[in-house]
Amino acid sequence: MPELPEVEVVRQGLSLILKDQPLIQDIEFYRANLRDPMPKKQLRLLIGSAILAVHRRAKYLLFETSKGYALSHLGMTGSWRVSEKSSDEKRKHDHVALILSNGQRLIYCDPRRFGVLDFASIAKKDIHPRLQHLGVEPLSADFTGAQLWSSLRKKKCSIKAAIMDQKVVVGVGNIYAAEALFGANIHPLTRACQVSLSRCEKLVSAIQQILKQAIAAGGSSISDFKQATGDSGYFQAEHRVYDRASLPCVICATNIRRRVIAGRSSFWCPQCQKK
DNA sequence: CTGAGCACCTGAGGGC
DNA sequence: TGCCCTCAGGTGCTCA
Repeated sequence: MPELPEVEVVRQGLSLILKDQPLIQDIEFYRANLRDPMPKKQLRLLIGSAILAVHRRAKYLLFETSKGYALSHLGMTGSWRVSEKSSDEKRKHDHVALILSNGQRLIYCDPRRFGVLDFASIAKKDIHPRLQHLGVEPLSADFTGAQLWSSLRKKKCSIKAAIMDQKVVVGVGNIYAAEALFGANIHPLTRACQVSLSRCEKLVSAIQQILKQAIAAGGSSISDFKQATGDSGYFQAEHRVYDRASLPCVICATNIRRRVIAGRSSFWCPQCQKK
């Protein structure tokens, strides 16, 4: 489900819902672990404090309180939803609920359990093990063609694997990597170190454009993605290559190709995208 | 060090 | 209807 646009849309929805800064009255755990064990003791330190803001770093959400952060990653199928008092039933894959002082419950559901719920102290947020090796934010001023080009100098992997590498640039996953490479007319199998500075500039623009458009459209709702508000996203209708194998390219009508690259399904137009 | 491959887990959808 | 197979938005491990 979640690449940067989907996580950002969830963050925006949660921010709106939590704008009155409710207190965390209690935390209920319905199981001990997701991908990793949840640090229940540390997370319980947050009980009694208010949720001051919801931040995003890469594909992580950070619930800020005066006593520390709850750090959440949605994996492939994670979702946060807000339920009013007893208005909806517990679902099969609900794993954690934050009980809030305004009567709402903030519930984390994740069928595949690839997600993460962790704790970060105020002081150590930026050096938390899950955050400290992350690369540049793609929508920040630090992400430029020259910066990307420089970080690819020694990379012999494909450009698609490189832009999905969270140490190079964060937030770009399988869908948006395919869409951005199409937008920049770059073949996904091009070696990262062979992409010229001018094509890096074009790629940075394409990544930023696709991410911004996807956020504006509420993200891509493939299978079950839902915003925190329960609404679907609409960007999947705008996909130009992702999941369009054998369909005609929207630009030149050549059939879109599919092949597994670095373990992930990859899609491109052999006419529009060149090495 | 890098990069490829696979494991982690559940559910949906297609073929028979 | 049901069984078996493949595939899915991510990440992190092992191994060469």
